[in-house]
Formats: sequence, structure tokens, C-alpha cells
Amino acid sequence: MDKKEEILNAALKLFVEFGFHATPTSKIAKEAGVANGTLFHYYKTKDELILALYADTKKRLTEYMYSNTSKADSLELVFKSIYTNTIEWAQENKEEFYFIQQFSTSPFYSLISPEEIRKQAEPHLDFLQEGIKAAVLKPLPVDLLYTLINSHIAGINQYLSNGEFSTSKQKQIINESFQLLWDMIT
Amino acid sequence: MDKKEEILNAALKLFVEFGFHATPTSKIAKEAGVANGTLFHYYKTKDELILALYADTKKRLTEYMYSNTSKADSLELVFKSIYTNTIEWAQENKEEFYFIQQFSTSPFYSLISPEEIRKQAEPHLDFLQEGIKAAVLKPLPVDLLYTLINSHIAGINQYLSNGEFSTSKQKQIINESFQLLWDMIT
DNA sequence: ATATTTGTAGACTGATTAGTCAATCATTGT
DNA sequence: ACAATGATTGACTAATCAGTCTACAAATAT
Repeated sequence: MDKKEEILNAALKLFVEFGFHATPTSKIAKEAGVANGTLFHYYKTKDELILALYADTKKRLTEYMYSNTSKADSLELVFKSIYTNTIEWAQENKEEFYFIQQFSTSPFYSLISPEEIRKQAEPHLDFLQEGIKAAVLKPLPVDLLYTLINSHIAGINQYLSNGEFSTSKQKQIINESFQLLWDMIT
Repeated sequence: MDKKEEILNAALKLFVEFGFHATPTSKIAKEAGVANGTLFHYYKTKDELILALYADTKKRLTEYMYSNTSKADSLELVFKSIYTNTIEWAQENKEEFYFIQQFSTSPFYSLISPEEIRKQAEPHLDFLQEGIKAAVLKPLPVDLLYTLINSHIAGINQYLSNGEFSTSKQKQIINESFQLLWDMIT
């Protein structure tokens, strides 16, 4: 019933299928079941809609990443939870995850200010810094560590998406690939 | 002088800056210094131009990847050469590498047939299979290995592109990151 | 009750776009 | 010399698109 949300849902679906510019706002409105003008009532421009969709999607991913993690757990356990959560979310929200990647390798990404990006990455970098300080993680530059982990996750996700795996097989792959990553960075 | 090539060059530059659909064919023609109709003389449709640009760029990357590798060398040495070559090419051809990534996470990617994709990956997969057979690489699924390596390279490249490193520092990072990857997969 | 704001609609517009077309120009083979 | 083929041009078109505008409905405030 929330039209603002319906518009985001419709936009996500269509952007993933056709791309940003090949998706007219008129089709987004139609898919969302609202009038053309309504879309522009909530989002002043198409760019604003795209940025809002990215912010919203990224936020949902980040929230899920840190779910079910307790500060009482060991660093490795927390790290593994975050790793597993992320891949789980990506598998259960394939369109959303694909959209984030699509957005990140598009000219729209440059519309986000560097501060915004740093702010987004900060908690993750802090967490990694902690791991280095505790001599659990290798003393590599945190940025490098962060990028390495991110691309590893992207890779595993791509592998899982391309093949057709049972849930248990999928879990096994996640566990084994975590071990590969963990051995690499500790 | 080769107009067909000029068109590809212009398209690459503009696609990277503005995206596929936000780049009108008229601007590509202008940038290439040819008339509107000339573009459509060489490429029947805009899609065909985009696909041709991807094929051409990918081909140039692949050629460079395997340059300066000798079959006489050890598997590790060949592997390291390919790794180093790829990152070097990506650093020296940032627009091209960015374009490949942009294309791969766009709806245009689905216009390429699965056979074409497999054919493209085959030599790399064969090479990895060899490594497994020789008990040098871990006996992981080759597809997984391939994806892992690719995303590792993409990550390192992103790290190098974001920071401002001297040539020697860059070489050091490439060497160290290779060691991380090599330890992970052997 | 009345006024004010907010939400919703959809026709409309000015600008832009991919692709066409008819007409030259250049090159090559005979 | 002379076809014939291919290259090149840029004006043109039919369609499409982002965003506007006016009107009205619903909700909220006074």
C-alpha cells in the first residue's frame, strides 16, 4: 500500500532487467500501480529515485550483515557470521545484490560523495582494524583487506548464482570458501 | 584513420563516462569525427556496437594476459605472469577494464550466449585444470577457482586504482597480493 | 465546519534519440 | 575510360522520454 515503497520495488525489478536508462519512469509508475505524476511527487528526478533505491538497498544489506552477531563471540565467529550473513542475503535477494553491483560499476556511483562512501565503509574498516590490533588478522592495509574480502564474497556469490546447488551443498561451499578466505587473511 | 576503430574508441570513452544509454550515437559519431550515418554503416544498431566493443576489448585483454609466458616455465611462474599481466593491463587500460566490468554487470551481458562465455573461459579453465592435475592447485571445482581468482584480481585492481601508489609500491602490492592468492589456492 | 496541506492522477510538452535515406565521393577492377 | 561497389555525409522522422501542470481527492489541522 505504501506507494513510495512500491515505486522502489518496481524500479529495482525493472532496472535489474533493463538497466537504468532503458527503464522509463512511465514504466516504473505503471509497474508500481501509480500514476506518472505520483512518481515525481515522491522523487523529484529519476536520478534521485536511483540514488534513493541504492541507499535503501545498501542499508538493508548492511543491517542484515550484522544481524545475529554478539560481541561476546570471538572475532573469528563474528567475522564468519558477517561473511555468512552477507552471502545468505545476496542469495535470498539476488535482484538487490545484483543492483548494488550494477550501480557500483555505473556512472551513477560517482554521484555519491566520497564522504558518504567512507562513512558507509567505516564500521567495517573499524572492525577489521580491531582484528589487526588483536593480532588475529594479518597486518595488511585495512583498505586492502576490505577490498579483498568484498571481492571474495562477490566471487562466491557469483559462483553460487551460476550453479544449481542444494541448500546443504550451498552451506558447505560457504563454509569451505570462508576457510579459504580466513586462512588468507590470518 | 580507421573510422571503424575510431568509433569504438569514442564509444569506449563516452560509455565509461556516461553509461550506455546516456550516450547517444550522435555524440559517439561526433567524438569519433564521423557522420551519424557512418556509424550505422559499420554497426547496424547501437546494441551491435556495444557488443562489438566488448568483444574487442575482451580480446585485447586476453591476448595481453598470456603474453611473455613460456611453456618451459613452471606452472607457478606462468600463473604469476598471467596474474601480473592482467593487473598491469587493467592499470594501463583503466577505461577498458572498467568498461568490461560495467558491461558484465549490465543487462547487455545477457545478450552474449552461454556458449560464447564458456568458449571465452575455456583456455583459462583448462590451465587451472592442469594445475589441479599436477597437484599444484587445491582440488577445488575449476569454476570456483576461476571465479575466486577473477574477483581477487578485480579487488586488487580496485585497490590500486583508488590509492595513489608509486610504480615500485604498486609492484610490491602486486607481488604480495599474488602470494596471498597463491597460498589460498595451493 | 472550514482551511490548509499532502497525495494522486494523467494529459501534455519540449527535447532527445535511434535509425533511415537519398545523394555524393572514393576506390577498385575491367 | 567506365562501371560498380563501398564509404561517407547530414538532414530527416517517428517514437520515446523526463519532467510539468492543472485539477481534484483525501487527510489533517484549526
